[in-house]
Amino acid sequence: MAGRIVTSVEVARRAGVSRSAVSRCFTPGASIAPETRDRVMKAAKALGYRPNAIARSLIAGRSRMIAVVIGYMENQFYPALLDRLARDLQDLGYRLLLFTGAPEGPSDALFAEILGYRVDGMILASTLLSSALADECRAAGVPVVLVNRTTDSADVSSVVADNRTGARAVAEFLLAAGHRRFGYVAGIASSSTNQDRETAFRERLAEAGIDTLLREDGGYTQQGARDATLRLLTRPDRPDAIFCANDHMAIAAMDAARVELGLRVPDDVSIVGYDDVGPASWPSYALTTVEQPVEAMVSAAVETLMARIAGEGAPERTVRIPGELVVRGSARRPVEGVTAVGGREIWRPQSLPRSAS
Amino acid sequence: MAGRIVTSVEVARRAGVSRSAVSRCFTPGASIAPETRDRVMKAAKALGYRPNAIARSLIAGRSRMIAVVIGYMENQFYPALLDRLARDLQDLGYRLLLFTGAPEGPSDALFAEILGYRVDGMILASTLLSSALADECRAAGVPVVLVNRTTDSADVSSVVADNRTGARAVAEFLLAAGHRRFGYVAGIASSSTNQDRETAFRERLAEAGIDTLLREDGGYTQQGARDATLRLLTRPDRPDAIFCANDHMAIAAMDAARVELGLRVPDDVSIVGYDDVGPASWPSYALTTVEQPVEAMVSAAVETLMARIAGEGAPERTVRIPGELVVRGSARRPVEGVTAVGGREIWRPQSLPRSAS
DNA sequence: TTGAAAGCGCTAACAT
DNA sequence: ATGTTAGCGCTTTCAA
Repeated sequence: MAGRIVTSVEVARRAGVSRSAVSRCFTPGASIAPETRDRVMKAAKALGYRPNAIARSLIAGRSRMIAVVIGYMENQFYPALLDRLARDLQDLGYRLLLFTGAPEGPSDALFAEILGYRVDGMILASTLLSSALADECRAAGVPVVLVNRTTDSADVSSVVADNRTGARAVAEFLLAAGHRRFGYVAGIASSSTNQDRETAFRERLAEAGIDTLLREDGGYTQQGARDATLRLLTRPDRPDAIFCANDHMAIAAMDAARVELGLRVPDDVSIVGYDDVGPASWPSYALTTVEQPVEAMVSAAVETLMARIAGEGAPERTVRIPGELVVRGSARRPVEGVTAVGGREIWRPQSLPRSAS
Repeated sequence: MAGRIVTSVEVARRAGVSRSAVSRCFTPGASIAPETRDRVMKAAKALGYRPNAIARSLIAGRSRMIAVVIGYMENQFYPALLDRLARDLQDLGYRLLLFTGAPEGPSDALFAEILGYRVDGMILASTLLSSALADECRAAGVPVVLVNRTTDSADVSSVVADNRTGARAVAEFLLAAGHRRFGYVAGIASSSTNQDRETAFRERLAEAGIDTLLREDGGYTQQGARDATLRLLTRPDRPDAIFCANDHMAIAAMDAARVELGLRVPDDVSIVGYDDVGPASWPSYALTTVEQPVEAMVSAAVETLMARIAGEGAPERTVRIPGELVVRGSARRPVEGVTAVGGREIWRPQSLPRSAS
């Protein structure tokens, strides 16, 4: 007799009360006599009764479930994000319904399913959201927050790193170290994150009078980044500094340069990434990178989502989280501007002498 | 007017049919006239109607949700596992409810929540399951499958790698390469995975007449592994081969040896891991390791779970998935026994000359 | 404080 | 093929 579902009626019968009384025992703040409560709880325990969350959801009209869609997991940033998300949501009494979609975003079928579950909200990480789907969410009254992506049509909330500022800092850092020939290993070109990082990097270089940026597509994959790096570094005019759109690719770039090409990093070529994922700090890579603070991003995402769940009034907004440029060993260090803060070394752009540009 | 919930009555009214007719349109295999169906579907689309999965679950008595509890995400093996799990479950029409618990297993409160959602099944990865909780699951009729852990009380299904065979292979491999002084960096001692790997490794060594195994606790964390490795390698009688309970720790061990101690790997010390996670194949590590085939493990886990969901008859079982010893550069190579298979080199224990032991 | 009654949105007999 | 009726397990007015 596995799976006998114990209902509140059975508990009620056993405790000699009504179903309502049982219900009240499991409703925080309901008025129930302590003595009745004891009897009910005892009966519940004996029977192994738990209120059915499904039935509860049906009445409440909200499921206390949040759908989370993640594009891909290989890049360590996403598991880290997911981990914090799960914890934060758990702490707030929400359940996390996980979907793995393609980076292009959830398919229509997937989307229909998600909406069918009447989730209270939706978090999309590393995926695009077509405006058609965004509209459907709005119509269904399901708040959405994008993480690590923005949309142009600014009517959907999102939380991103301050990618432009970060990428500019990388440019300044590299310039200050004396680099003049630059390469960029791009992520998926249509992603806002790549666009922001690439554009800002290029802009800052241009401000310094450097208009040539060798660009190769890495597509956010390690294989792609390896190939891109190889193409970059076997050119006659090979760059002496490469900025990769994220750490995941920067690691592959380092391996391509060091192991496949026999180059020394940073002596022959400086490599800088973005995100500061776990492996970036592994001594064998010691990647210089811009951090993308997972905790802060998750907090902001959850906060934004909760605000929109709670009230109709909460407006859509884009939150930009700043991150430090963490200096390690994969890029040549400028003479000045690197300071030790809290056990790690960071680069403060403002301390860069004007003359550097 | 965000969030207006569109019910089947409204669709019915608009299409001029009954609620049942609407329901039948969304029930595969129900008998409905094509013409009616069209009218209903049109109305549904116009109103933005989707059947409420919650209500459906309430009737069906099953939620088509599977709870997945993962102990920690830092170790790349778990994100990889989760990713496949999400896909496989999605393909079968199940939703994945994610919980992040401590390695000691889900807390009672968490457990109550999970059960409250009337999940159809439960997958626990890298967590322990107390027999009390196992009993609750049985009582509630919720099938459970452990992944990457087993319990002694063999009344709960589990899927694990063939850890004993794998660990024996590591011992033979290292012996064949001429090693005689061994170290072991342990995971959490109480985990079945660590126990199996450690015991089998030690046993095989003993069979070769080697009774000394230097052991340090790494606790499955990189910090722990680093410290353990440092202790191991700064002893006067330091080992010339170290087996780490998993890749996650082996990577930290390599860094400790090479970067902190200036040792050469594998010239000064061989390091072998377990799992074959992504970073193991990164050229900077090129970790020799035993694979723990994620796909196969997930398939087995899902299959086992589905069997138990489908029928009462399906027995609890423990599935052991074999994995190859993948030879890369972090350990000295034996003269014989390494063969290239499908783009990688693997070690076949059976080709080890008897004399080696 | 407690119980009776109504109903959340849907599907599954049972009629027709 | 379609509509009617009942009810999944629970919470929540409303009375008492």
